[in-house]
Amino acid sequence: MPGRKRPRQTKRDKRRLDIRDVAKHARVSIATVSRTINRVPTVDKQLAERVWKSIGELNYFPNTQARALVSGRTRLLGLLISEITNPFFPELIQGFEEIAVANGYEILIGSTNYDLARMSVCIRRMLERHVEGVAVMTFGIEQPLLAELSSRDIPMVFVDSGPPSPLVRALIVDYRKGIREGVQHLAALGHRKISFVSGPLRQRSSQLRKAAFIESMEELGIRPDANWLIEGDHTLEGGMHAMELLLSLRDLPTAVMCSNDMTAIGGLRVLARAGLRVPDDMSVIGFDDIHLAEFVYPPLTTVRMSRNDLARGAFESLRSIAENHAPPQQRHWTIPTKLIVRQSTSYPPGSALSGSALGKRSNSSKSTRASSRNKAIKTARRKPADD
Amino acid sequence: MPGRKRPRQTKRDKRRLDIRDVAKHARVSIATVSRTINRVPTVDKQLAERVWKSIGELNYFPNTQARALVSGRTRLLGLLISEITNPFFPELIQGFEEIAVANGYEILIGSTNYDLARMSVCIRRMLERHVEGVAVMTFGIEQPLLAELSSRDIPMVFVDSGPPSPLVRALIVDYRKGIREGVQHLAALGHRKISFVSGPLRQRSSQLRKAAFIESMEELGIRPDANWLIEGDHTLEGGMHAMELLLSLRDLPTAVMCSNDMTAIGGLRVLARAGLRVPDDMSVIGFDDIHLAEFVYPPLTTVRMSRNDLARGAFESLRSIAENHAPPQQRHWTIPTKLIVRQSTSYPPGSALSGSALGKRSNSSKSTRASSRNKAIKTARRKPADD
DNA sequence: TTTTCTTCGGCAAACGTTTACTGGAACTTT
DNA sequence: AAAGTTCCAGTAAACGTTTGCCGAAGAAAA
Repeated sequence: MPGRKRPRQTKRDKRRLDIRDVAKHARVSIATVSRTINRVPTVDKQLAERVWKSIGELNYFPNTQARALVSGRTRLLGLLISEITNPFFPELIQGFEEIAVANGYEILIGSTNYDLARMSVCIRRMLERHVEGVAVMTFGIEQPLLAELSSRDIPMVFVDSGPPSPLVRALIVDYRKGIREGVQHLAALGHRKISFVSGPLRQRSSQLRKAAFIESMEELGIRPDANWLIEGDHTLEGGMHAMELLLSLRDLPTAVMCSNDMTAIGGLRVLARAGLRVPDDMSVIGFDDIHLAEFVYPPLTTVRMSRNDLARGAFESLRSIAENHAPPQQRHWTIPTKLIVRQSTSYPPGSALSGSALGKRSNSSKSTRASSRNKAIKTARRKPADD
Repeated sequence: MPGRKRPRQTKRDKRRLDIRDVAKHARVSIATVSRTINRVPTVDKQLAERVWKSIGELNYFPNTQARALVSGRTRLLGLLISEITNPFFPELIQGFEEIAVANGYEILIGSTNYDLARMSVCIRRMLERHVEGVAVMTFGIEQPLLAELSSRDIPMVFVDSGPPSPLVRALIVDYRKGIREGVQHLAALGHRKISFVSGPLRQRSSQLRKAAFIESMEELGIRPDANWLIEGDHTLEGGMHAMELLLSLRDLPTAVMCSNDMTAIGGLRVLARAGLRVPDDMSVIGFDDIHLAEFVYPPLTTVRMSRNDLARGAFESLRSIAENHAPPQQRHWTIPTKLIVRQSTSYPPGSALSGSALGKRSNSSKSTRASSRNKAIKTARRKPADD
């Protein structure tokens, strides 16, 4: 059987640059090249230098798939978000990408669009590509996840939810602090009639924000009117609907706090359309401090939750599990929040201070705050959606 | 030398599910399993069925790295964008991700942030992961790209720029049509004093948009005032600056056309802050039709360039090269544009029609359009940045 | 000098697929 | 019936790395 061993003809004539080419060029074995690249400390200084030089001259870089195949490390991280169209997420992605790339990782993004089927596709994609960990930034723990990923021992990090497994970490956002600051800021300005537009309440994070609001109010001895507690959906449209609902009420609040900035911005639009001025007629506070918040009119007072903190926390958690850095590591990572005061908040209309305070800002109308407000509200009610 | 052949001890005791496991379970060879999975038509119906059944029962899926390593096909596509923070891009990403995933591809996103060093890092990342093609949606052909990617025979697709190589395709956006519609819309309303805020002129796409504007104007016999041709940078802040600049002019235009929506939205903010009403005092048109455009106040009249068309065009181009579908394929892919009229455009102030037309929309002020406009402009000039 | 450690480069075995060949069985053709 | 053909499942050679093991060379100990 001599014909057997005939080397099988290779299909590609134009081979890519190979670790063997580098080895030949540097006059060492491929093992040494590999060890040099991976910075194994036992390689001789001189040899290493020669190898690096060859690598540079040949402009070689290792094949990621081959590497991953044998080492079992793909250096791939999954990032699961709810919708990339919501400005909050691109900012998060940016931060995550930056830190991941700086550490030699690549990221795989999956948008679930709040849809379980899509989510399951995302999980599958990540499983197939053998991610080393998944950051679930979807603000709601969906169960199928845990099953599929956990069963394959994939590290995960969630927002707002505890670690039921040693391979899971949690990012704990300190909603309380920021929201409390917001409520106290409003109270200090004289507001007592404060509304809260929450996110979708099936999300744990929405519940927590709402709870923090109610708690902060009660701390001040204010019991928020149930009519002023509205469930939104964290979208612009949702914010618009919520504000329309609010404006249709007989008894209006003087300030609205929103569970995220998009909601607040939607509210701002409806207020503008209805002829109500912010903050003269109504104060508005958002949450997140997305980039846009600074550029709406008026610039939005909001609670900042840093996307970079979130990104860094997620990355470090994942890495610490994947690379086995300190196994009994802290299982939580706290994300601070902080009130950023801009110009969407001021004294409530009709307050003793409001006239003078507001006077500085706008002086084109001679009617009093209160009367102009009432007039605008009446107008808004008469034609709620004229455009 | 008998000790030689002792099977080397494998490091992982808990192996992942393997093609061999499936083969054993289905009582066929691994080759048959592989062929079944890849839908090679020569496998026997019965066997194939048995294999699929085993795959299902075991919940097996192939290892992407191993696959890529031997087949040379990573099923990875690079998507190069300028900044993920600009709402235009997430919408593009969404479309691209959707179509790519539907076709079994994965995408690698790289944001250049208009920075050449970052761009080069992105290219490197894509090279290392062996993408099968790169969609360069950065709206400006940067040279280092062509060098590195072309030299490695990576297919590419650009926006607005011809194919210098058989591995490059171009997405040709029909700026002319949409912009012409915009200009004619304004002209029909009676505007003659129209400003254009362009994007950064080092980008070819910005130049094309501007050229289309000028051409459309000249077609109507209007020669735009050089003072009204402003170079922006396609950001919100840039739009604000541009509008401030415009408002500081002695002779103001009655309408502003912007090279993208973010610029227009920035302009809207400045106008609102200055007390000028849109469209009563000034008409504004954007470009892109990003999601947000519909939700600003007033809803923005804009030229739609579909992100989905762009995404689909980019993907199909790349795939046709990578998979060698029809080598002498069309080298271009045309993206249509179309004017979407919303409420940021109306008759110019002071026009015979403007009073009655505007009356429908707002009736709180009794002064004429023209006088209120002048007053507001004076105010805006006096304190250009009071907040 | 001889023996025992150390060090550190090289050899070659994985890693989990794809796919060029091979060869047996079932058909066709002569 | 013999000789081709065709069809298709199986065998094993890549793919480009990492890394366990081995052994040569030098250092240290005896």
